[in-house]
Amino acid sequence: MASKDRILRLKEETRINILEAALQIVKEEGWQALSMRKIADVIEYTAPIIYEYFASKEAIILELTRKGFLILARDMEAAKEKHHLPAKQLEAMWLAYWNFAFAEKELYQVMFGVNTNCCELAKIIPESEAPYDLIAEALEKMMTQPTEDEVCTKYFTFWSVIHGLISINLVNRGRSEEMNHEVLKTAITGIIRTIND
Amino acid sequence: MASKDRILRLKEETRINILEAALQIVKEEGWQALSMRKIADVIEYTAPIIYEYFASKEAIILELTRKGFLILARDMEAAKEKHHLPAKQLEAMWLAYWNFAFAEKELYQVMFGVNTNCCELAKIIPESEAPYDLIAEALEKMMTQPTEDEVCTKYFTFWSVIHGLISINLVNRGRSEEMNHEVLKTAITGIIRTIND
DNA sequence: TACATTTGCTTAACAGTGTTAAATTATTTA
DNA sequence: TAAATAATTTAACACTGTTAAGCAAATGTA
Repeated sequence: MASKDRILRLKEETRINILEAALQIVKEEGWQALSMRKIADVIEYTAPIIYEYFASKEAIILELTRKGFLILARDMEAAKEKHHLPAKQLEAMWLAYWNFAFAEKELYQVMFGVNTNCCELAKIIPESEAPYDLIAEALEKMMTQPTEDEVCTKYFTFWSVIHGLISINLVNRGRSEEMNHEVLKTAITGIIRTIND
Repeated sequence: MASKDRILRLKEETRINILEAALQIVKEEGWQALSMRKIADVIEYTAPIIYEYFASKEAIILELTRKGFLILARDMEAAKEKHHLPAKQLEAMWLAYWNFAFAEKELYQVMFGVNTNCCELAKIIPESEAPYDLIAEALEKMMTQPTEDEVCTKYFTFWSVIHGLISINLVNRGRSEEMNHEVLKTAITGIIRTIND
C-alpha cells in the first residue's frame, strides 16, 4: 500500500504549506493580520481543515516560534565554529543573534514578545520624549565635550540595557531580585566608565 | 445656565471612567482581554456610547499610553531633583524608570511594545534554551572560577543590552547603523571588561 | 458490480470582536 | 403641553477563532 505513504506525504506537505502561508501573511501584513481564514485562502482550502493539522491558531504560532529558535540556534552555532578564542566566539554569537533578529524580525517578535504596533510614537505622543530630555541633560553635564551624537549613543546604551532587562523580566517573569540588581549595576557602572574615555 | 457646566463636568467624568475601566480590565485580565463591551459593562453603559468620548479602541489605548509617559516623566523628574551630581541623577532616574516599569507594568507594556503572552517558553519549547547553553559554554571558558550564578548573570547582562537594542530598533525603527554598532560595541566591551574583575 | 464505510472537505453556525446606523427614550426648550 | 434636542440602546455589519453537521468522493467489503 504505497498510496498510504503518498497520502501521508501529501498531508505533511499541507502542514508545511499552512506554516509557510502563515509566515507569508505575517511578513506581508504583520502578526495582527494573521487569521485562519486568510491562511485557508492562501493554501486554497477552507478554514476548518486547518484544525486537522493544528489544534488552534496558537499552536501554529507556537510552531513558528519553535522554528525560529531552531534557526537562531543554527546561526549561533555556525558563528561559534568559526572561532577558537571564547571571547571571539562570544562576539560572533551575539552578532549572529543580532543579525537573526533583523533577518527574521517577525519570528524574533513572537519569540521574545516584541510589539511593533506602536511605532512612530514621538509623532503621536510628544510626551514620549521627556525621558530622553531628562537623561540627556545629566549626560551632557558629565561629558567634557558633549556632542548631540555622543549623548544620544550613551542614552541608547543605557536604555537598551535597562529596557532589555525589564522586557526579559516581564516576558518570562521570575529571576532573582539580586541577579537583576547585579546585572543592572554591572551594566550601568560599565557604561558610565566608558564616558570621557 | 450652570447646568451646562454640570453636564460638561459629567461628560468629563465618564471620559475618565472609561479610561479607568479600561486600565482596570487590563490590570485584571491583560491587554488581550480588553474590549469595548467590557469597558461598557464596567461603566454601566452600552458599547456605542464610548464612541462619543473616543474615536476608537485604539484611541483609548493611545490615551493610556500618553498617561503612562506622563507618570514616567513625573517619576524621573522627582528622582532627579533629589540629587545634584549628574552621575547620581543618572542612577536615580534609571532606577525610577526601572521601578515604574514594574509598578505600572501594563502601561510599560503598551508604551514600549512588550508582549507578555509568551511566558514560560522553556516549558513549551525546549529549543528556546539553546542560545543560553551556547553562550554559557564560551563564558565558562573565559572565567577563572566560573559559577553557575555568575555565568547566568553575565549572560543576562549581555542579553539585556542586545535584546534591548533590538527591541528599540524594531519598535521605533530607524537609528543610524553606526550608532547601533557603537552602542553594541561600547556595551559588549564594557561588559567583557567586568569578567574576572 | 452493489452496498457500506470511511475520508476529505465545505457550509452553517456560535460566540465573540470593533464599529456604525437606526430606533427609542429622556430631557430640555418654546 | 407640544416640539426639538440630546442621551442611550438595539440591531446590524463585517470580521475573528472554533465546532458541528452535512455532503460528496474515494475506499473497503460482499
